[in-house]
Amino acid sequence: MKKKAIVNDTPICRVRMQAISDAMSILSGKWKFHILGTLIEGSKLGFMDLLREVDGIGTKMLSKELQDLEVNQLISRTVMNTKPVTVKYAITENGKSLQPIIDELAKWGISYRKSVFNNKS
Amino acid sequence: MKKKAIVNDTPICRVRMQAISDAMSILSGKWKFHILGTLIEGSKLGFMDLLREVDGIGTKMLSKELQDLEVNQLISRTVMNTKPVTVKYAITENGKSLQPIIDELAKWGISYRKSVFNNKS
DNA sequence: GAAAGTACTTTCCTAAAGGAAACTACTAAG
DNA sequence: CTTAGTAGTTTCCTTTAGGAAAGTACTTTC
Repeated sequence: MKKKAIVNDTPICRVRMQAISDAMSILSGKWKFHILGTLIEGSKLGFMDLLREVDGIGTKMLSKELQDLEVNQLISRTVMNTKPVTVKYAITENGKSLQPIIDELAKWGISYRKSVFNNKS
Repeated sequence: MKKKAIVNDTPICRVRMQAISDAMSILSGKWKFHILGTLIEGSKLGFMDLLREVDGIGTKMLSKELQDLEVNQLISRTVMNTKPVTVKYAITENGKSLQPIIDELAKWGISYRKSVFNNKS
């Protein structure tokens, strides 16, 4: 008689696990939270603005991540009718719904850093 | 005169960005949240238990991820004094502090899936 | 008409993540 | 003495992530 999964073998757990996988696949990578966080703080930023705000990112990654976020409707991209064409990126309502996750993540990161500092110095 | 970052150039933002990077580096990867979630639900599980509970994971990844999580004090590893040696993994207090993040992530993933379903079908 | 700015894309490359399968080592049951 | 179970490690491989640099295209300023 082989053993099978018990703890995670309930419909509720399966839905939760699926949901976490979904969220992770959309939010994975080095830059997504930084871009989203920046757009939540200061909405309506151009490509070059974001390049300056998101410390360390390059054009290729910024371009790619913005496309991913737009496809998933977390940000919007608006081409402005200006003489040198400008583009404005802004957070969407869907994107704003990530605020609690970003806040929890930042809160946890700060307290984790403190606990490491307390134990090691 | 070159433009510089404005939105993210406050001490508070820098600390938040750093905190998010810290959290991400500890929690990145395909399996960490699944393992932590499983250990929060059913504490004290063996290696083979986790292999069965965490759907799709292989021995190499499970072994590696457990080591990472132990180094960061999010889980504990206890070798039991039994005849065929067994090992029990359990969540630590530090690990339990991730519950809000996991809950928010699951909540967001569920509502995101619903919104996709509503718009596309 | 050269420089500089906006907004990207493309190419080329390296490093990290992840998976399958085999292997180690030990014990207990039949 | 063979099978099965616990607890991994090691090797080999493919895929994905990420970065640097150059190129495209168009416009305004000097």
